[in-house]
Amino acid sequence: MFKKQQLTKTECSQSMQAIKDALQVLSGKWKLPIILALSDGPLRFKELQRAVNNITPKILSKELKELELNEFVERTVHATSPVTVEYNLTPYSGTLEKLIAELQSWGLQHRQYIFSKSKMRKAVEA
Amino acid sequence: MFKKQQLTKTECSQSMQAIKDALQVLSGKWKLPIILALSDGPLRFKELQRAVNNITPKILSKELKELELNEFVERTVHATSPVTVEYNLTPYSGTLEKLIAELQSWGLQHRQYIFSKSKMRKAVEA
DNA sequence: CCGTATCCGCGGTGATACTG
DNA sequence: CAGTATCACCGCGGATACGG
Repeated sequence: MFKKQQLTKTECSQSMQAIKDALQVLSGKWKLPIILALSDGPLRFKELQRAVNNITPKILSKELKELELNEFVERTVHATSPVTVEYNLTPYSGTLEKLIAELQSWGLQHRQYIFSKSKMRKAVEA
Repeated sequence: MFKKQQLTKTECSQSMQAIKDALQVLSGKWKLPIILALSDGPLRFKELQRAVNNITPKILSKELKELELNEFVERTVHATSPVTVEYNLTPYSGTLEKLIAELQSWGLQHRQYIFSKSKMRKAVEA
């Protein structure tokens, strides 16, 4: 269905691994909202907290670390007193654009598809 | 960064919803492996269990129900004795192809990107 | 202000046993 | 064979409080 040519076990598991990598990067409640919040410009920790539905600092911290590891977000410390920390998107985060667009358009059409199906069913029942 | 034009709150949350829909459909340990297993042809319940790393029947059942709801998988009962049940992919599941391809290629390039970064860091440390 | 530490409840997953 | 029921566990995520 998806691949007409036969794949070796190794090729297949590599492909699965790549897909899992990609999903892991975006899945979870918070990563996309954080990225979106930062897409309008850099924010400080507390500002991010407020921007993203009052996420708990523990979780925000964890999410930001993951986003840093994946090089989507850059953390810069300003030696003011008290210290302030700014988070901003890296240029590399732009590589997500196509993927996100694809997710968005598929999700949209899928919602409409499922919706129209359930309407049909209701019409038949009536 | 991602959208140059300003979006209204409603448009934005609709877009987020679509993305979440798409992610939910594919996220989790099992959905992709199941779809992949079925992509070579229909399988029965027990065969699927074996094909997908000995997934527990409870979980497999739950996952299959979700995949049915989303119309990726079709369930057909054969009135043999004892009954046998076949699961197979629907044509609609083909709409995932582009999305999966995108996930796969992005995941691959990302892994290479992160890997090359960590090599660079090691080289600098040495 | 920027986080970390501690505690805790809940959901999801797995093991096992069981019914039709 | 196909699927469900029961139980137990673990880890995520939230609330709250605290340290640098």
